[in-house]
Amino acid sequence: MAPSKTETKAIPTQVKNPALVEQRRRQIVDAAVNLFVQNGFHKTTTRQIAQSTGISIGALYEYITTKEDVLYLVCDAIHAEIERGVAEALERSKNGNNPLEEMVGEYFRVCHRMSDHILLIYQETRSLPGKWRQVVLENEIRVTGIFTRVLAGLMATGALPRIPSRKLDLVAHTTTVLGHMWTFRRWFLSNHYSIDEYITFQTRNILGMCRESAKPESMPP
Amino acid sequence: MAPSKTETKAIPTQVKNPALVEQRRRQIVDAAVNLFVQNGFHKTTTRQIAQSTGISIGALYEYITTKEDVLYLVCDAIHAEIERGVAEALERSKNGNNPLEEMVGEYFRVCHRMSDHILLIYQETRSLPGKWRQVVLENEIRVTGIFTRVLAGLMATGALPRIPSRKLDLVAHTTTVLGHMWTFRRWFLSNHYSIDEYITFQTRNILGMCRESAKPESMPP
DNA sequence: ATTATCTATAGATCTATAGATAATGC
DNA sequence: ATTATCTATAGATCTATAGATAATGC
Repeated sequence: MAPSKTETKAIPTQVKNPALVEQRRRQIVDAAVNLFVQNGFHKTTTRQIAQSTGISIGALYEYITTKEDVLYLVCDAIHAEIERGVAEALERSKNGNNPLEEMVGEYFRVCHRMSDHILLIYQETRSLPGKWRQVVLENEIRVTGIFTRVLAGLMATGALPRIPSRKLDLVAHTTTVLGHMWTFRRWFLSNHYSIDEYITFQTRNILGMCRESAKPESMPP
Repeated sequence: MAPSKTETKAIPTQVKNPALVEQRRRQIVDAAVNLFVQNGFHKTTTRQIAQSTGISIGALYEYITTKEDVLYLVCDAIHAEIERGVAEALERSKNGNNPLEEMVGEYFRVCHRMSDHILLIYQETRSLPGKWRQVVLENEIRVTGIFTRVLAGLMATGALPRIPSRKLDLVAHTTTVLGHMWTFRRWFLSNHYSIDEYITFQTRNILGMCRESAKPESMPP
């Protein structure tokens, strides 16, 4: 799983070699992500994390200072991967005929692929110390911000009617959440619909939402 | 918090007097709900629950057999309260001019009022033993089913155009989730919008979604 | 010498129960 | 006698660290 730029700075370590810290933390995250997805954060022990990483419990604590540090590293790595996926989607969709539809579709596929990880963030963000919970929420806003900019770009070219910025944010947040919905309602949705059906359905809704939000009378100041 | 009909049967107890069991469990749930909301399920100890309930740890274990039992009782009580709120909303909205709008609005207000509790269910359902996780998911479907029936009723009277049942379910689930969205994106939404603004915005989207889903070509078989 | 790692364990929990005690009704 | 409750604690963890050991480079 991809590490983000900032994580190395944020969490103190006893180990001097930065390259080694990065490598070991990547190993730790890879091991921990699976354990957390399978058993949850609280039921996973630091010993399990160490064992699954292939290092001793003592060594583990050279790279982190508390168990919550591992959770933060994991959440951060997940967001980094989501952002990477969405950024790629953005590039590809730019050249298409229907940038918004393609962007939404690609984003939903990222959510589909990262289902377990997105679910983990919904479930365990609260277990983070306040300081890092903040960071996770900022990451969440950053992903939503990508949609805001896509929409703003389309409005600038006239491909989309003008939406007041207040409502634009709501459209972007709703779009983000409709992607997440596929992950936390998977227990129902995936039993009844394919991801493609779901994408078709929600893409239409999102387009409808844009049209509706562009009507000036719809929300008085 | 309101107990549901089935909970007394589901969880074994050492205590013979059913009325006492119901009373004590209500006390336990009331105490536990607040502790879980504040500190999460795993960080709350059975001792804290006992103390906050006003009974001894020994007495607590006469009414439950594992800590997870308390979580189940809590989730069940939350769903019972949500269902009560939604059922009341249903009654009131029936007599109005715009049943769907009013129903959605009332439902969103229930979500607003029960924010902490809905969030708790999102976070801790996974901590339940499989058997009870099933029950919680069935409760979730039951709430969604209320929307399905409201929509079906309106289609029957012609107040709403015909939506194929496959898509109707998606509309109902999406509506449910848009209510939940207010709770788990509260950290952003409530800082920028009032609940009324949010309701206005999403109600329009839901109506748009209904119109869109009624168009026959929108999802081939 | 310095850095990284390991083993062993201190210290602090926390769940669940056993066995004693009090309260209630025959 | 039966039912409900309490106190005290067994037993099982689990996090985090101290101190020993191995590996690396001057």
